[in-house]
Amino acid sequence: MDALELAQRNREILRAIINTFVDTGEPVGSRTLSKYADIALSPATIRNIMSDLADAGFLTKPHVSSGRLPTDLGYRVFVDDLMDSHTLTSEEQESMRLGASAQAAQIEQVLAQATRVLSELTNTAGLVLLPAGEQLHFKHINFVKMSEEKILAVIVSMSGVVQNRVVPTETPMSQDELNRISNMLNEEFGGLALREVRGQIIQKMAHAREDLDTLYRQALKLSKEALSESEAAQESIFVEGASRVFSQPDFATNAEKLQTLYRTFEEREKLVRLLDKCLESSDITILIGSENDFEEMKDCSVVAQRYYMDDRPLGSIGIIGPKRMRYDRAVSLVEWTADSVSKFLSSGER
Amino acid sequence: MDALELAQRNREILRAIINTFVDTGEPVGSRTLSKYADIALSPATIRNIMSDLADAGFLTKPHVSSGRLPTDLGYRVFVDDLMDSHTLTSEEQESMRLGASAQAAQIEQVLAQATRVLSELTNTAGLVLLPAGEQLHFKHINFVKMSEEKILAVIVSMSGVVQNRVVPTETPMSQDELNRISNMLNEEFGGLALREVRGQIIQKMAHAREDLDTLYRQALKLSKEALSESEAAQESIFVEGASRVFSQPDFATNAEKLQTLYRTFEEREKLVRLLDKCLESSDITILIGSENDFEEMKDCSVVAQRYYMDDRPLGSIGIIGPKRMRYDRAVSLVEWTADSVSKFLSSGER
DNA sequence: AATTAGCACTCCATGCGCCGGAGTGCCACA
DNA sequence: TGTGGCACTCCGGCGCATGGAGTGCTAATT
Repeated sequence: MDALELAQRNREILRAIINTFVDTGEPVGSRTLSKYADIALSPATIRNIMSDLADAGFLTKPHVSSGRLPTDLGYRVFVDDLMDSHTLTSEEQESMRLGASAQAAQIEQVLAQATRVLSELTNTAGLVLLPAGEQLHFKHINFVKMSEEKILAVIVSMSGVVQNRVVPTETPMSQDELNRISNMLNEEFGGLALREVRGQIIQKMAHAREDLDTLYRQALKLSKEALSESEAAQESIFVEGASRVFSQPDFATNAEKLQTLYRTFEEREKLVRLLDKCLESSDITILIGSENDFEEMKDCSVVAQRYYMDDRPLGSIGIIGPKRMRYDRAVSLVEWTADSVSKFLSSGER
Repeated sequence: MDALELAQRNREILRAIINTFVDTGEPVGSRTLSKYADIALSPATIRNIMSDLADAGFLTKPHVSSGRLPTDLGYRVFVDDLMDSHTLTSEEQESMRLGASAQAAQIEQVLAQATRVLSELTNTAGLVLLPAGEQLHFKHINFVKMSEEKILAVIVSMSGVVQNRVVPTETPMSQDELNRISNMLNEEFGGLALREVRGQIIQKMAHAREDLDTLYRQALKLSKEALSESEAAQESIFVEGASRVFSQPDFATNAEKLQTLYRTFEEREKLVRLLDKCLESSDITILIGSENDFEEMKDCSVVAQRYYMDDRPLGSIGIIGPKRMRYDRAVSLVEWTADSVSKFLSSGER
């Protein structure tokens, strides 16, 4: 029998195994399953089916005489085909009420809060990838004089992301001149993507040389520094409630796994890569176990979804938890969260 | 014999015990110690002395027939009286070279880097408490218009800390007006402590009412919002390399300790409290085991020191690690780091 | 009086064997 | 095709013996 066209009954069994395993965390045996209400088969029959499912690669057992548990592939067909979709309770929906409070003023805080709630509700770690430098659209730049040699550039994007950068300068300028420069740039570049702004600045600097007034030339120079690419990408992720993952029984007993997992979370860079991957698809992304490319995270699954502002994808938000998780709930919650965030960002509320 | 006036020989033994225990992590027995070069005594004699030290409360043993290890009190006298001061190698000093690089522009980055190096060199977690709202002195404020109802306030302190806050407003203002307001405020309040600025604003708002020009009144109102106390204190700590603590053998084997410890690190609030305490004294602060008030951290020690800008204490920087640590090295490194940071902040380099 | 050697004793860690429970795989039967 | 029965496997917990490290005490030595 082909793996993909399982008999209805087999699918039923596979689903039941996964559900109870997710529940209990113990490998499930044929006897346990036969007591399961929906299944009116003897243990022996179930054993045969289990054996078939194992041959097809959906189940394994930790040792020869133990119950079965799903493989990554098993989870995969479960998620793709077998899973009932979970409907959120109204409380769950309510927890995700965004904004309204005064401190939701900055986009980071909105995202941080959403992630925190997501983490609480799923009892896993919440992740959010912040709008990256490249995605941002220029709205406003402002310069503040810090000292004779240092100028603070405050860059505000259309989506409300604020970035601070300090740029050195040789030619001292008054705050007044800086204000004039700000005005110039804002008029000229408002609404463009940051990368375009950078491109245009470089062009203009090359083209028109001596014939421009000095203030304008300084404006270009300053903004080129301020918008330089190098410093943009870093630290663009929030993680909330990582300890929830560590206290899952799947890891808590194993000090060694705990260690490597912890280190991975601390580094962040790999988490960024994961969420970046989720950014590629407009569908919700589910990475089960080894489906992510990181050996250290082969016991974890990721569920993440893009969020938008006015139909433009800005970043992604989701969770990471043990492979053994309630995927139905995770999917619903992540979708709902991403949706809420998108609506909030796109609405006038901001 | 009084605890404080131990015979020289007993002190020698106590020091030796602590040194080897810190080295090996194993309870140390009399035979081991008698092989120690500096000590020309038979195991039996050493046993008697050990017994005395245990009676005085400096040593315990995990079970009746095992070697001895220091109590918190034992570590305390070690740190206060017995410890040789560690001289840093020139490499160690070199690692702490600050600034010079372009990205050291913002004070947070300087502190973050110092903490990272500290964590690496001591193989513990590095901590730094950032300058708190109250400590800061007003240098510059700047308003950026985000939308009709929202204004971004950028507050720069004398020490170079930059804060962003979004404040709502009912009366729309042009960027030009905002610039004028900035200028006003900067002239009027430059150099004052933030709390003073707040005080003055409230006074002025109460005093002069209708007879002032509207722009000035709006300026006061806006700045009052922007400087409001409530949002100031939060998130004022960096932690670097926490995983180093978790991988210490003292914790790594015990999954449960690992858990609670991890949760404590994630919360941060307790860490803030610890560093706050270190801020009270101008001397370096060492908290050994239960000397800190948190049950969950009774197996950890903290070594921290204030850092300054122009003789004004801004925050504190230090490490947290297992009780069993090289205190001599930790002290030297923390002192050296705090010193470097202070010098850097006070020099013109900034 | 201080130091040391000797000895009995305690406790931990390790390894081994045993056993019960849970579960499988297969065969024979309905 | 489904089911009951049975032999077999493997895990995990328990008890037990053993060796090693270390103490505490006493008696002998300096």
